[in-house]
Amino acid sequence: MATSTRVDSVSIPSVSELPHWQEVRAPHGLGYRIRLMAQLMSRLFQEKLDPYDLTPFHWVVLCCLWEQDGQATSHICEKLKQVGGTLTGVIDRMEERNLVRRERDPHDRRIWRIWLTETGRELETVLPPLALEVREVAFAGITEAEQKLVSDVVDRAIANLAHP
Amino acid sequence: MATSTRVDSVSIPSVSELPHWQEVRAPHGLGYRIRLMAQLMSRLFQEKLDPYDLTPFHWVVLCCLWEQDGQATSHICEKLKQVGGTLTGVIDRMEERNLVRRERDPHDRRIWRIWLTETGRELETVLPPLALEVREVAFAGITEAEQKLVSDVVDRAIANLAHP
DNA sequence: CCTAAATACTACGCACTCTAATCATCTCTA
DNA sequence: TAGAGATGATTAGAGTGCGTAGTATTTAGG
Repeated sequence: MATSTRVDSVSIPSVSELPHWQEVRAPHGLGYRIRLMAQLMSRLFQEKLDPYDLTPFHWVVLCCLWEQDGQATSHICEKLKQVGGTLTGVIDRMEERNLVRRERDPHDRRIWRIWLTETGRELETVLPPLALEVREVAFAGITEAEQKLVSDVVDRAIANLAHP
Repeated sequence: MATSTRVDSVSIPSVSELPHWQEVRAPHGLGYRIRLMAQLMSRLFQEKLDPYDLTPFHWVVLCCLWEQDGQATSHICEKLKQVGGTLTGVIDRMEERNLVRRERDPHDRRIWRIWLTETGRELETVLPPLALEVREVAFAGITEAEQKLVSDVVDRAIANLAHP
């Protein structure tokens, strides 16, 4: 512990004393591997969505709207922690595919509310099982206790990163 | 456990009996949250890389080359589990920034080998501490035992997804 | 040898992602 | 009640990321 530095209440070890599993360099670093895991899940999910001409992002927006229809664009951004500019393009393409439609809020004309079409609503019976399939592949052989702990750690990490 | 289905050796519960923490729908689903965690880490890392006009992907390729210089494009793809077409563009931009240069393999002229420039090599003393900073923010307050378990689960998930 | 298949990479089109700049609308205050 | 500032959303431009198709180059089979 000769070369540690103490900042606030967090002990930061020097790189040389990090054990192997927490080396920061890609592709061994945990950061890269978490990113890769998410990427591989996306690839698999995309395969399952291909027949419907949808993308994983469309799924995510649909989930928001199934929970509550007619949300403002900014509400969806907030819920998903996505950047506004990104959503504009995604919703454009969802509108082209007739999954949603935009409508101005009558009380505040700055706000555009996003509403499900019949097509968009009907997908609620089709898509969740596909998402579950991806989950089952990814977490095969991983116990519920382990999944619970990962879920917990992920939530804390997101909170750490939300306002660093 | 009335509505479970048994397929091979994996028990697949129906959606209705899933506990809250493993609901599949975004943004509550673990899949989305893992993706979000990776995304937030990337955003923070990008901020730290801005002064150097680099991106997280450049970091990743540099890590590969620091480990072994002069690798074939396909070796880098394999190590990073990335798609070939993606690497072409990234390496183009790295070449423009004078981080690497391409050279044909004299024994097999189909192969392009990627070599670090002096600039690319010198960044090895600068960038790893930045990556470590991101890690420290993300995993603040998370014990080493918890990190070890997450690392472990992530590896198993990647293996599950590699050839599904 | 000489052609067919395999290999390494590039080109292109579409989709996502980010930042910064812009536009429209609303709100608050002098 | 004008005008300044805040807010909601879009646009523009660069950089991933993926699949498909295409170009060299090498290897293998006859």
